[in-house]
Amino acid sequence: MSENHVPPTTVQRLPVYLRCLLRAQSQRMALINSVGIAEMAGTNAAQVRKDLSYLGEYGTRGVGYDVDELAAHLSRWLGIDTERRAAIVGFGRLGSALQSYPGFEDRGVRVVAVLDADSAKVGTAVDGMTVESIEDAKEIFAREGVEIAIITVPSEAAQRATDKVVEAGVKAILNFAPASVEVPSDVVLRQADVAAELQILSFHLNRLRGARSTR
Amino acid sequence: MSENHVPPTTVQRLPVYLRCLLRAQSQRMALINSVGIAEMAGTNAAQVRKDLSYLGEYGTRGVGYDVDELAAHLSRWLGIDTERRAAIVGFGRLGSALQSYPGFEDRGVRVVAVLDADSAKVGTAVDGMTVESIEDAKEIFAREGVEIAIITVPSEAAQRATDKVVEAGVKAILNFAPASVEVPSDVVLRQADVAAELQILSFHLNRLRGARSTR
DNA sequence: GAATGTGAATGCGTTCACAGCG
DNA sequence: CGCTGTGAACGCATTCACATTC
Repeated sequence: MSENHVPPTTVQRLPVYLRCLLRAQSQRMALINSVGIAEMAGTNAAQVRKDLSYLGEYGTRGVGYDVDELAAHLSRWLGIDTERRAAIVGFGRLGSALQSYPGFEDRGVRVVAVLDADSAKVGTAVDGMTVESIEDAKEIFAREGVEIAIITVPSEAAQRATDKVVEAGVKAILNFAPASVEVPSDVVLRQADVAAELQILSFHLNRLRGARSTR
Repeated sequence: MSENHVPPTTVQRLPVYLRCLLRAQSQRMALINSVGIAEMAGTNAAQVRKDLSYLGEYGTRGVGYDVDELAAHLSRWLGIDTERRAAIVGFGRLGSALQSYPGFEDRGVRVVAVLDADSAKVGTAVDGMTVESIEDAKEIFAREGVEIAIITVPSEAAQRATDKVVEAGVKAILNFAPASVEVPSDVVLRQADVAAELQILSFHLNRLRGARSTR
């Protein structure tokens, strides 16, 4: 049943499924079933089938899923059947690492602009691109068709940078700064806090060596 | 009631709460209530109280939470009351960006080693550290007290790198490679797939411009 | 026969609303 | 009186089990 709502937890898994399918493709598999996808993705088959059923009926009963076809459908659902264009805001170490990260192009996202507030950095040439001023965000985004902003500025500057890109019309933001930023309700924001991830791991390390209570 | 299980969703929010408390500290707040934490963290007050109640009773009814005290408790729960030591595996662009990322030290995690499989990179000096061989993981981790591995190698090498660090005794892994890696059940693994995050954003961009069905 | 797609059952997480306490 | 801490209600996500389809 192809209805018009996909649960957020399902959406989070779709990129994983697509990655697995692309891998299957590279291994010259033509067909795959829910068990196969589940194994590659690290879930269970029922989950895979339920997730995919929110999108439509892309499988063949008794057979499984056509790898190419399902990959194409997922790409379309994820909106990467035509390349998405992103801009990096904040040309520090993390920003420049992401700018040249090869894993984006392969997966439907292209970094087409790099912005910074620091006039000393503006004008720097990087990998066939030039760092531009965040003040010109609106023109740059319009010119390059940017739809996603990747914020890699220091925490103190995160809200300012966010406001600028929102003002420039961007509706999707990935924020690497460890700060809670506010966005209008029509803007989608995702937080990528690496230190928080490490703290979560650290929590689990505590649990491993003998249970501890409050103390 | 300080019982012995904290739901995973709660654990994910604890680092956010801690970050908010540190911010409150820096603003010289002595007390904060659940509403205040919720606003800073971007949740609601009931959620905050419920989450904190899994850890114990750290508030004062009619008053709120002592900022310093609660921060200290959260640090302990997150296992960062004494610094956690991490190693970066894969000295590419992302690895080197993370190696010098200032946001770790402030939040209880220190990068104390950088490893790589490429013998050309081994020996490179970086920021008072030297890139070492992944073959020596065991000795290095023992010497430096490494408990967390941050994997920043290419996808193809991710499983190999993971196996090496697991063999070296690490029980917590943050994997930036966009590949599903297998770990023994006593090892905690978290996936940090930046491209997947962008794809999730892209999905939502689709939803924004007019509903689309299967097609 | 084999594997999908899906209602129904179960389990979790969030929200509500208020009792309990400083 | 105000705010925490928490059982109970609710809603969402996962799992089960099977009818359906190729």
